[in-house]
Amino acid sequence: MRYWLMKSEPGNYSIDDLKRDGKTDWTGVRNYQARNFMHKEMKVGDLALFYHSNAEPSGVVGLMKVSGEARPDRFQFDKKSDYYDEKATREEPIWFCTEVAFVEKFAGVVSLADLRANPKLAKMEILRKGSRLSVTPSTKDEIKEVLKMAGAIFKL
DNA sequence: GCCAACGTTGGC
DNA sequence: GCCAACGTTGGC
Repeated sequence: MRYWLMKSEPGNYSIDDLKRDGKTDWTGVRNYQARNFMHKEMKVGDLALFYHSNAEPSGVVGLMKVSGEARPDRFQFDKKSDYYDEKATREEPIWFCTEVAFVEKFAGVVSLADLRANPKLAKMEILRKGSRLSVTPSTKDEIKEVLKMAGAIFKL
């Protein structure tokens, strides 16, 4: 079992959207490293923090669970989509998404400043200077700590 | 394979 | 809106 942090701009897709939908395909990842995490390393049952980027404030807002293995991201074939990729074919897709399911929305945002202020999270990938990856691996201890900070109901 | 130019992310 | 810190592209 592995642990992750996944970013989304709430204007694009928020924790409330996931709560409403119950589950969703995590589409739109167009970075090879992030893709490889989803395609090769993420497994059904893994846990992931939901992070709002470009938000007020930016930070961790909830928890989700990987509910479906990586499959081709349908938007790479959709000419009308911002995520269209002319080099991708049905036979040889380039971009993949996993399916994630809603677990919990936290009572409040654990902001980036909160994360930075916690020495136990000093090694978290998201806190690295210049870190921009939208899907990053985390650790059980880090997730546990964030859940604690959030006053989460879910117990690890 | 190098690297300059350009594009993107995302905090502030 | 600014800009640091990347990632990608393409000429050579």
